[in-house]
Amino acid sequence: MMVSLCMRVHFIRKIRLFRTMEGNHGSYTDKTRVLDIKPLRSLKPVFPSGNQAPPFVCAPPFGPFPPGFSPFYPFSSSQANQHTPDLNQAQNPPQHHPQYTPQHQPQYQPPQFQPQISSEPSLVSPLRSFRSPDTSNGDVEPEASTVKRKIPKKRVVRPENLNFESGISVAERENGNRKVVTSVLMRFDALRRRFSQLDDAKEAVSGIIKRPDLKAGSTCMSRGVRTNTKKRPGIVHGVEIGDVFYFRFEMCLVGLHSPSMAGIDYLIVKGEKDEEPIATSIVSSGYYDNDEGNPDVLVYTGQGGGNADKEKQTSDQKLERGNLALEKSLQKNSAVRVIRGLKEASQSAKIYIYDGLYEIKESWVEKGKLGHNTFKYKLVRAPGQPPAFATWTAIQKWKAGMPLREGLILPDLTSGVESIPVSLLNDVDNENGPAYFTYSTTVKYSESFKLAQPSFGCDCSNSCKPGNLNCHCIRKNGGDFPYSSNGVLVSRKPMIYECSPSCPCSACKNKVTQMGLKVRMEVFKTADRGWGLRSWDPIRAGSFICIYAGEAKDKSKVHQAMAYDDYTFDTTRVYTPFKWNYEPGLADEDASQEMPEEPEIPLPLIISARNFGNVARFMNHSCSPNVFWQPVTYENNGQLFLQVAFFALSHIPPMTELTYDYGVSRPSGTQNGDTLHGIKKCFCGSEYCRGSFG
DNA sequence: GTTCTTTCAAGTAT
DNA sequence: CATACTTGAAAGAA
Repeated sequence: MMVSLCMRVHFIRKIRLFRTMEGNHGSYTDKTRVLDIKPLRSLKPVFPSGNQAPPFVCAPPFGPFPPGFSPFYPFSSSQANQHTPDLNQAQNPPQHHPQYTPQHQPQYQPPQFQPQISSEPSLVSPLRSFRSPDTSNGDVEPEASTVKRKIPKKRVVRPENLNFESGISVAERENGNRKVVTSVLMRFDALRRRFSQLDDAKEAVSGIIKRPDLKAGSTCMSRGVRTNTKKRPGIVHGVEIGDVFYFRFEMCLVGLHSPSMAGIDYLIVKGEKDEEPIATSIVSSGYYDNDEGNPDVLVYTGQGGGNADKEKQTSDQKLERGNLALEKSLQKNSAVRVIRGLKEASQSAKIYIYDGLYEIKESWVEKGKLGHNTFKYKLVRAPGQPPAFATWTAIQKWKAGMPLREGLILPDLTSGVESIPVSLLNDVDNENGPAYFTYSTTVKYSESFKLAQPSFGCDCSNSCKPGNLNCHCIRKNGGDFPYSSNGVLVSRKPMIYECSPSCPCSACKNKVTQMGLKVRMEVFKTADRGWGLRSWDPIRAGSFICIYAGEAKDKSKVHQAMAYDDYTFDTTRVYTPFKWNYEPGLADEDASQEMPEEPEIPLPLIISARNFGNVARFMNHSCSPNVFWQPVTYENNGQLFLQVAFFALSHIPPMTELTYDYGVSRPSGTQNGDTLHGIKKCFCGSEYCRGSFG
């Protein structure tokens, strides 16, 4: 079932890198009582334009894949899946000190560099056509019918999908674990992003995708991409307190809360004579249920009465269904899972945080706004659970600037260079801050980094439209628009081509990594790994986090000793391959069509952030990371910028440390078959820790 | 660019 | 095996 990813077309590009634009002109004020961090004042041009440079080269695809690596990770069956990330280490303390296991080490074929012949990727592969699964019933819809085509409830299994296997065993489907939960969530979101991309491109003419989340969710349901189907009160295996969700369907698929719409989930318990419902979980909408002040208390409103919106209630609620189940849970002292729905004022997206188990303390009936009876239930959080919703409420207060946090060293270590502040905090020991460096948001290219031949942007007016194959920038991306309308990366690719500052499309959605930070982050002192980076905001899978700023060099032109230090990003390291994109078989696309993902860098690039850098220099390594890097280029005034951009691998809860795979250096003289060891001992604490990195 | 309003969905219990 | 129950998410309007 392994399909070689090597069957890809090699595109040869000329890439020309040029100096960064003039940096931000921040002024250094004496905010720093203990730390001497200066904003970047200016970045001088490093080399002039118009240099003749040697013809440029291009990396062929990575591969072949090492033995033991499943190219369908994390979509493969769990047996073949040795590297499933543990994506929530904050909730998951290290169980043991990890041992290095050489069989996990990929045998790596280094990229070969070839001279280049053409100036642009010549491809324009047509958009993969989407076909609705319900078109095979043979019925011809009248053309002038009510426009909308309904998707029938019964799926018609298409021949090419008959052999699709979810890779999840019957036992794992009934009772999950962290690995399966993670895999299900990633597969769902990859599929949802793809449907969303097709929808954006208006490609789904034959089957309108109104709700990519529902479409992806029902596909996963029907194909067995789900877990914890055995309903039970209490903990759900593999779901951890603090986990964040962006869609109701995500909670259905992992068995945290099965109703796709209703707020109360319950289970019928069969006694000797009677049957009684008990509640298993509730989703608080966050609109009516907030108990001001105490995040451990929730007053929840029952269901029914005509309309969930209490302003439009038409009748009394009855003690049945969910309301009855909550009442029975109160009588039996049965704990209920609580998922807090949150709507941030600044962002329109609603999110859900799993806040653990609550006990129902009392229930009563009160009149709603229109005089109808409504049930109320007071729930109190069970003690001894790690904070989740409480963390979120604390962050809202920090954002309002009210309580001064213990250990806060600087409110903004960038001194205004970033558009959002990045705080610096140490509540672990007495260290006053990281060693001196200059905060810079840009990459500056060294003298050795000369590239020939101009590249061209697009000529779209105002904004580039997904699906517009006349747009040169979209064509460079193979015909697909790389980002959703909300800025989320759809697929991991060997290279992403963004529109540039000099493209005429001013409000273009194809400019993401050049727009600076979007999530509120902080640099903090870790217990055992120096300084680290984490986010106040929850981060949705595929969201842009930051680029790796610093001084870029061509590794082949610098001394080996200079290439390695604590603040170096090196694209030539050996990185554990992984799969992040959707499975074509699930998306009703040709399952044999492989999508290359592993980075293709046109030269051995290293970026040093020792003297100049941004928040990325503080991100630590993990063998089970929650962030991945992705090469991005964009053109400006005939030159091409090459950058390393970081995106969220999965949904990341607030205050969870951000980590990526540092890879392992290949010392000179090693052969492809040699076992590679990193030069640093790893303390990531992951179950799948390789023991070393760097 | 934001915020309110309207629309139309899916799984599960019954 | 239909059908009722539940409310979110996104598109469109203001």
